[in-house]
Amino acid sequence: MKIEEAIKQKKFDSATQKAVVNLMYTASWMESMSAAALKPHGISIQQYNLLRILRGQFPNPASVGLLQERMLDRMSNASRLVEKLRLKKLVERRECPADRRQVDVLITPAGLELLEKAGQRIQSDAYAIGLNEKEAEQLSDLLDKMRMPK
Amino acid sequence: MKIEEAIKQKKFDSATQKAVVNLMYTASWMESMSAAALKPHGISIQQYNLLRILRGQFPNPASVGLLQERMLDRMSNASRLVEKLRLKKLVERRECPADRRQVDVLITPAGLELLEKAGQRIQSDAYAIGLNEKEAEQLSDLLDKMRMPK
DNA sequence: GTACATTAAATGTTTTAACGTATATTTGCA
DNA sequence: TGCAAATATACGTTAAAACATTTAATGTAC
Repeated sequence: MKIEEAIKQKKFDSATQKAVVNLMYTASWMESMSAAALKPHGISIQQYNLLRILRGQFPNPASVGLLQERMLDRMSNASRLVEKLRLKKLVERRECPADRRQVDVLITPAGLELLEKAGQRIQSDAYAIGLNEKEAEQLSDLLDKMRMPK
Repeated sequence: MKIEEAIKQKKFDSATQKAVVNLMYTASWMESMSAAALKPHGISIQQYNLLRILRGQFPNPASVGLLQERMLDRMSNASRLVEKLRLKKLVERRECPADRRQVDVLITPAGLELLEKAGQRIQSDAYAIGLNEKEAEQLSDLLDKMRMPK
């Protein structure tokens, strides 16, 4: 469905404005899809993304600061997220020997396993989007360009 | 900055996955920009969007259900948002004469004025994105397509 | 070495959102 | 008419976000 129908707005001031609205709308749509796919696994999107970052580092640990830096949505409280995951035994916390202000966060085997299962589901549900690889590449390029100052 | 640099992830499983991550990242970026532009006016993005819908209807009123339907992010509680705007005297609520379950919501002159001022700012700040009109149109088309089942 | 600034993370507080459910009104129909 | 089902909205509760502050560790200038 085109964005005009989706939000029942016939006209936009400009293509730019339409694209911005469409971006927000599509992101929100994508988020609902992902959240639904993750729900059976008992974690939120943010927690899922955080686990993915940790898997990217594995078997090295990540500091809370690194996590914060790489999260898709800038978050004030990565430390609280880590704590939630720790309570679920999906991550482990260790005092960093090199700098005791830091905390080493490491994904556990259980965390890797959950990521594996949830990943399959998310891929089949949420990422089953209507674009082929070439179009996906185009979209990504336009988004990159969009974030550059005019 | 390309998404790979932005989140310091060198490789993605597929172009599709990269596009999805890029979408979420860009939407979050856009949201920060908009929120910052709106902050001086004391309203949130959601409130801004809701006012825009009301302006679209003006001088006709809108029901809470209509607002909910058209909001960019699916929201359970449009009624609470309306109440917040009412407290700021940016909208008015009236019992709908035709159907007393409904509430007619109408933007006030103060609301229209705020929208005018905030709109200028948001346009100069947030919508100053790195795409020309043709590219914006392409982006919008890809987003529309993305939301269609494969 | 002491004083001062900086950094990493955690915590407290206030606001905002999500989710389910309740209430009131209207509608369709036996 | 009377009653079940549908609809529009509100609300209570719980969870999450935003923002500011605090604590502890480290680095640096003198």
